[in-house]
Amino acid sequence: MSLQPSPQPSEQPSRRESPPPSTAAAGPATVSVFASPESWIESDALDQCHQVAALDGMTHVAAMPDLHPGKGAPIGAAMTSTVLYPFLVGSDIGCGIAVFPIRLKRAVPEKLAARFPDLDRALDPERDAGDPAWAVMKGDIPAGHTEGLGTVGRGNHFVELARIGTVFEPGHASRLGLAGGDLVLVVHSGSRGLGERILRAHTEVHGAGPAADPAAYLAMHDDAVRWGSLNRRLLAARVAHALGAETAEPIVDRCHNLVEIRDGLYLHRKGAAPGDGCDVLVAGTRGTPSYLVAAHAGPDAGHSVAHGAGRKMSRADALRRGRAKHTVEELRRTPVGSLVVCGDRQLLFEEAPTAYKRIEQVIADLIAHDLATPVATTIPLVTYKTPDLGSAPRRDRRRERGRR
DNA sequence: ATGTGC
Repeated sequence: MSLQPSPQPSEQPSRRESPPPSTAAAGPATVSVFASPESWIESDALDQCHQVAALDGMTHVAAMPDLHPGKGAPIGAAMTSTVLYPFLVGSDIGCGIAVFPIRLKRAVPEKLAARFPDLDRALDPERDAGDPAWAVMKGDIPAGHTEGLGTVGRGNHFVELARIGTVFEPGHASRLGLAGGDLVLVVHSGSRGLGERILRAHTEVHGAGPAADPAAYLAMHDDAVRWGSLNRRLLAARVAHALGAETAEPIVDRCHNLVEIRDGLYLHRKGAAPGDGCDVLVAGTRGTPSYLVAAHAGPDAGHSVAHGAGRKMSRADALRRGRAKHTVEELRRTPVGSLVVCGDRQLLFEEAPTAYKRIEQVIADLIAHDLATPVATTIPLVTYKTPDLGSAPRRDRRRERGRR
């Protein structure tokens, strides 16, 4: 192992010859990996890239530095083809990360953590008709899907109150209305049951095969993308109101699980954010900074950038190794001084910062390949995953015990 | 990542 610290984004030369991505031909499709040799990429994930590249109609697979194995298809990749493969987008169609400015008089993590609302409890349009979060609604609920609306979900999803840390590009940050010390809500969530239902309907008939009627799939897919974006707005509004703040429009909202038609091909993104001339929040972990970047990825990279740090360990490994390595208290109070609200101990271990790659290395790889320029970091203050047992209503605690 | 079954 090298003791040499990896290059910090701020220390990168502004214009340097970008190293070529490592590219290999796999039949007609190429696979390009946008990661430096120091970035450890699991061989299973690379195998998945080559399996995808070998599918009928594939033209190119671009692997991001946060690449890791997924269910059938790799996570952290942009994949182009002449046919549409729903499984390459996966079940959480419309999943993405949004950043909302928020103003609070004081930001004491201990006090604010206790005020987060229960985001496992859905907003019911009738029962909760008076909830101020509905103010973000413009038009109808996509697909009329009200189930799970306003809930964050599980896995790597979260709602985080964070503070702008290092500002690398003050002019760019300023255009976004951001300066060092400002507070933001970072929301990572998707389309909950809706996307899952859409993929399942396809899979039941066609398995991992292409969409027989791409237009019909895309119509449902687009609903899920809109639903995911609405859900992130509702989540931000719920939290903002609970913290006594106003909601604003997101300054960034990028979906990293979707398919688009581009240059006459289907461009599938799975854990890869649109990176062509837009700003993206590349999520770190619940205990490290995240990076807001200006992305400028070209066709070789599938016009995409990484969506986060990327898992280094499977959930099973993280749970097993985490239990030996960390205490629950250590994971609830992180190295950057933030608090993690998570009443689910297993999830806490699965999502431990040590289960993820170093975000600094992922960002360094994006810079080295000229895919993105860091604008600012966000430093977590409170990350909400799922209600704390202590603060959950009594009936929820009982339900939680019944699950064991 | 999900809803569902054990």
